[in-house]
Amino acid sequence: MSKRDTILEAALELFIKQGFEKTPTSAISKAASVATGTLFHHFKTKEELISALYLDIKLNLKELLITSINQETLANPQNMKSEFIESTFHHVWFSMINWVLANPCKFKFLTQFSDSAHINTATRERVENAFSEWTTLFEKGQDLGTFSPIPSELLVSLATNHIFTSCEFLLANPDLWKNEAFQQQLFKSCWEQLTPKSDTPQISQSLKSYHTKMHLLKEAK
Amino acid sequence: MSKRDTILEAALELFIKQGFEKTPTSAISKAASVATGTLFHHFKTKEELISALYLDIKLNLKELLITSINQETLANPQNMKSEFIESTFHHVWFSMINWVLANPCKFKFLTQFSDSAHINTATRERVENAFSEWTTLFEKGQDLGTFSPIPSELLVSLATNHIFTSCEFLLANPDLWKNEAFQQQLFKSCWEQLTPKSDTPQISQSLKSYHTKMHLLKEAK
DNA sequence: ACCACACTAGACTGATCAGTCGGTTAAACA
DNA sequence: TGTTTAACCGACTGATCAGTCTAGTGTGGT
Repeated sequence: MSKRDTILEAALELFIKQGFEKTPTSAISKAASVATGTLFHHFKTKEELISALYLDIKLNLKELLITSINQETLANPQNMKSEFIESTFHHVWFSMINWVLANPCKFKFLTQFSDSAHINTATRERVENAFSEWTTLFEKGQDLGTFSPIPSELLVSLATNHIFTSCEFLLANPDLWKNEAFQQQLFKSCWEQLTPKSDTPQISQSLKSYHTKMHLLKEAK
Repeated sequence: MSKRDTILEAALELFIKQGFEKTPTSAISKAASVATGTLFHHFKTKEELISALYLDIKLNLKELLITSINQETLANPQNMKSEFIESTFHHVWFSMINWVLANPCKFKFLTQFSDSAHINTATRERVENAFSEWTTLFEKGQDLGTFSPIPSELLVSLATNHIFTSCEFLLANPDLWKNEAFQQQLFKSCWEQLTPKSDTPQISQSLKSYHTKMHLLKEAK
């Protein structure tokens, strides 16, 4: 393994354990059995290091998704017909969770540092572009009426977040992933939030009762 | 307003703008028009300051939830019957989103620092205890068969996360919140992920097709 | 054999910043 | 009024650390 990769690997471990600021570059180079000079030869600044790490991990994940989507598309050339959206989505959902379970450190890094101010904008843009296929999948699904007609950006966030929340739980309870009934329930939960239902009368009912109550409360004042 | 509160307020603004590490205590005291000594008089360390801020915000949010749940319970003494779970949950859901829209800084703080290693364990525990009613609501809902029988911890995370994800989006698109149809759709999306459906044949179908494909891919190797 | 160059090394430095310290002011209470 | 105690002040310090600098080393090309 190249020294560059050794440094990245050491940084990943230390960052998720102690945080970015509490990890001196000296500790990283030490953990990677490398001199400070070497670290700064490969990465101009500490922030460039964390950006590189973020990029690496995100592209790794992206490649997995693309492979996953393409495999599915390949197997179903008539792709993007409504009935295949679900199967594709399920495939990606499954791959993503397995990736997290196989790469817990990378996942923890993403949860801790995705929002970090240390990652530069250029890197963020490259990552955003890399994930265009992910967004496209949802937009296609909306065109076909499979997914709710809410803004696609929100739809993507909801899906991604559901998966990440599930992963966080599964990392603490890995055995449950082996339980097929649970797995199916978890997917159903994710799927249901994205797809519109025939009118559920309870909702408008609860809304009505809620509004009446608000009204009463206001008058009470 | 007490100096303590002035300091907390200044810290909140600076932390979400520049991050914890990039905000020197000197900048906080300056923004609060207070001397360094004063800051360290009220908070022994910088970490104690961020913990106090976290506690303040969480308890603020908790109080809102409790009020919200209690109001509903009060209005419906026969509470905790299945049909009122939804109405209570909707009430809380609505209050929480309105709280975020009214307190964007506090919300941003939570998204950025909830996972921070700087917040001490004692504070975390106090917060966890404070939110027991929130958890109870879901457990009651499960007992009544309204919510999916997945681990309640996961159920709570999924609900909370859906709300937070929605808020992140709404902060960027506040106008949509005025659209009642959208509001209803958003709630439906949140609700559906928590409640079990009668068997949806597509899911087992997609699972089957997925497994067959996996099998074929394995054989192909 | 010799050069060129990418890589490695680790001691050093200049800047930054959390937290201290010695002291003043204000409030509370007797 | 005198006394105690909490709140407040801001210059200062000791430690830490990102990034530099100078000095190699190994490898591949000619």
